[in-house]
Amino acid sequence: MTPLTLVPGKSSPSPGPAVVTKLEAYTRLSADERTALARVSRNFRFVDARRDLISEGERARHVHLVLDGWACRYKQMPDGKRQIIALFVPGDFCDVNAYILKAFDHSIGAITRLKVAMITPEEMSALTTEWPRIAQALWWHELVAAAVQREWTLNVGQRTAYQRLAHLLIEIYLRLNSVGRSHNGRCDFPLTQNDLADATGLTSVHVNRTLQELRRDALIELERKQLQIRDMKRLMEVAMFNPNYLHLEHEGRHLDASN
Amino acid sequence: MTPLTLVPGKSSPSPGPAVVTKLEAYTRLSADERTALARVSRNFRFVDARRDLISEGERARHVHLVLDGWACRYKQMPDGKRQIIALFVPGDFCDVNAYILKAFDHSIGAITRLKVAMITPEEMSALTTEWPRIAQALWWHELVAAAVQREWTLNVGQRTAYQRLAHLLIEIYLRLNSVGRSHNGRCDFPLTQNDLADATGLTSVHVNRTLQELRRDALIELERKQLQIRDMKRLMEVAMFNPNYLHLEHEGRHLDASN
DNA sequence: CGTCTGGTTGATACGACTCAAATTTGGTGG
DNA sequence: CCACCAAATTTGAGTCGTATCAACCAGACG
Repeated sequence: MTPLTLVPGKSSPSPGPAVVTKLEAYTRLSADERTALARVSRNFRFVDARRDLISEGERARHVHLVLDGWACRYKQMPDGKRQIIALFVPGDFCDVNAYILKAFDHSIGAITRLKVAMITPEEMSALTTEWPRIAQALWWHELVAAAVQREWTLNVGQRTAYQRLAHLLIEIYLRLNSVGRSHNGRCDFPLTQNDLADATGLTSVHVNRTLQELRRDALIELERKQLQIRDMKRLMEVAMFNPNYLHLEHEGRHLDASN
Repeated sequence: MTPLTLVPGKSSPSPGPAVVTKLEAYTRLSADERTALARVSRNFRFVDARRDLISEGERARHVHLVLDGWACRYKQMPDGKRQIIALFVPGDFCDVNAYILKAFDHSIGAITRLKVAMITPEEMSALTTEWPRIAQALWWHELVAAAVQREWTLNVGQRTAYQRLAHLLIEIYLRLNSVGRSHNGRCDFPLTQNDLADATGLTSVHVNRTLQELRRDALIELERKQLQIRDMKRLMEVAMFNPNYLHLEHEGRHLDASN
């Protein structure tokens, strides 16, 4: 019944939409609440891989919720350098409140073909006023997203290439685990080495060589868009990975919905 | 009457508390709203320079609002490496909603002697329900803080040492400008070269040499905790600084409070 | 006057980048 | 099902930016 464990041998069930599984890492939801989440997910669209969902300068008209596929937030510099700022996997909201700002200061792009729910601000505020526990869970979601962002700053600022990649792989594995999309140390991994480079502030050449090191050290396997973590304990040690920042140990986690 | 301009020759007035000036970059506040902000700022404390305001692992019991002095958010790794994740200057809130999470995943430390308001969650929610425009402005504040965090990830991930420092100096100058604390390209700058190193992911030795380059190129002066930007235009060019992410051009900026 | 913190300098080492090319993989259409 | 093409991965050689280590210096402070 535990939705997440750090041990790769165990894994979470995947009993429904990723959002539900994800928010239930924070608080148990009632059937009505699950239905409400499903309802706002009915209006969705597909985005082809490598296409932008939102581009810098646009104004957000909807809250996006990733139903399937991976996306990333990125910023591009005038000289063409690109930094992937964040990754979105199923169950992630892209900017619950971004529509407040006049113009996006970055872009959101699809990594794989993407299925995203388009939720209007009105639906969003109806959802949160009607279901306070969902509102609370969305708060938690946003705060965790901010914490992940901070950890990324630390990652590119202080860790070596080897540690950076190790850290990123672990984070992704655990986040997928919390939406029931990783099992036994294994998960989908659609990022190219170029994407990894842009996410870690390295070059793709160096990512390539560093991944080979991680493989040589029997820490991971990574091929055909599939990641297998072979030794999570040691991988966490070398990455100096501290799962605190994912805030998966909330006290409300095991509470049942009261209605 | 414009609260901010990118031209170093101009500067904003500083008509009262930094928070008010800051939030008025987003929306004009009424006298009552200003009073409300002043009221929640009455309960403050001082923190000595170089001491922690909150340490990793603690639970936040208050929202902190910097009234005077500088602080930083930082994370430390087991090997002693430190990354400064964010800077707080007067008018900045530290984590409007952090009390939702069980434990802080980072620390907040004073850079200078610090005067911070301690606002209880209850005061906070009273403030926002009673004054919706303040609630809106706090939203904007949080979204801008998130945008700054993203820009920092880009900064350490993609820019050279020279660009990183240039970018950071500009950001600080502009943020101080929006609370009326910089004028004619000049502002306080209490960070040591060590702090700069931790904020940019460089070593203090390299920061030292790179600052010398920036001085040699007649872009800045920096001594005795005072920064003087000598050529903002050129500095922005070399840093590839795009002020978008500070979201200072909100349409509501020039609106008068309607009550 | 000594001590301490922060800033500066020099010499050397290394992690990561650059450029260029080869190889493999995956998708597409004939 | 195979041929083809583009995208992604891999390899090698050489370079550069930044780190490291170790002094030394200047000003602030008790």
